[in-house]
Amino acid sequence: MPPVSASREQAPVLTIGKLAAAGEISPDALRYYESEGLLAPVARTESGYRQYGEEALRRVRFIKHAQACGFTLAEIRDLLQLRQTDSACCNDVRQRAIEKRLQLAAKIRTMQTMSAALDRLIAECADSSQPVDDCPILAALEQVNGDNGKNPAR
Amino acid sequence: MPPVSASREQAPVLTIGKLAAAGEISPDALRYYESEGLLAPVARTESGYRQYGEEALRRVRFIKHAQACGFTLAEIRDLLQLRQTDSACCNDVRQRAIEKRLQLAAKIRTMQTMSAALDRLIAECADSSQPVDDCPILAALEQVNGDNGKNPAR
DNA sequence: CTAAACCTTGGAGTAGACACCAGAGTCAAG
DNA sequence: CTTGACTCTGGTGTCTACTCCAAGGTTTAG
Repeated sequence: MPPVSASREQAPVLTIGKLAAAGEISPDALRYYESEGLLAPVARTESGYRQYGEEALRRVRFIKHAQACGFTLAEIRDLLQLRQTDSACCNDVRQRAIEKRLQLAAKIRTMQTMSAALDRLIAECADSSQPVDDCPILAALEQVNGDNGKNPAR
Repeated sequence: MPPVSASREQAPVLTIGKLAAAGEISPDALRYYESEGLLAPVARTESGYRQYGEEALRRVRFIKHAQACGFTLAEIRDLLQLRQTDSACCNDVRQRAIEKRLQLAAKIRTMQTMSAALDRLIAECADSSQPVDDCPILAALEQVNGDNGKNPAR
């Protein structure tokens, strides 16, 4: 083992610009995260400059990855708070993930339904260069139902 | 044929409230559509009340159905303007629909990717009641990559 | 005639995640 | 010392599709 964790090791201190560059994010975004309670600097210089430690970079990665999984910042804050809650267990985190997956599935289904509706409209008007007055797509969109002509209501 | 379209037939005139009820939408929403150029009343009474004709109801349905297909109000306004453009043909409408379908497909893919990432995280932490300190999900979210442990980078 | 129900305009507020700006102070290099 | 790069705060703007509100005028039912 290399010499480690002797409290003499001075951890690198990052200004907001450095952290931003390292995390591939804007300083504005970091300040925003702070205002939202997701990431606070360890300290401030006398003149008020934010000072971040190395764990801040891990935090930034955490946020970005969680966002990429579809979590909102508010939800991510909850996840982070979970971590400092002694009574919380890994299962709590897992539940959040499972619920988010369900939400994603619901949105995906909605959009697939939209896409299918478009499919029908597009098929209905197979490449005609009729004037728009006769466009079956526009006509179908005016119908009372999702009824697009296949159902003559007879 | 019943007696029809003799210009004596006085078309029903709708107040905003009636149209809203018929279209299952709020009066506020109708005013908003007007401000966005999607639906204007045919006239106003002396006292300024909006008056809608029957075609307004078709217009409302159009808007709702197009929304259900994923179009934004701005895009719907474009579709409606297309209808009064003489040079426009049905193909122009069809192109809009096809492009929208592509956009939907892209979003769906994105969300499926998110969902897959969650799948991996959830699988990784198969129902453990460990304290959060050891939660593999939280740990994985801090990693540099989408690398969640399967790739020891060794 | 009156009260309830309706309508008008204008403006503010919502969610989500920042970007951008001004004006001022601070720090590092030459 | 000076210049340029960096940082600070506080505030505004963006996008979408509305909702809600207030203060007032209008219409309609009883």
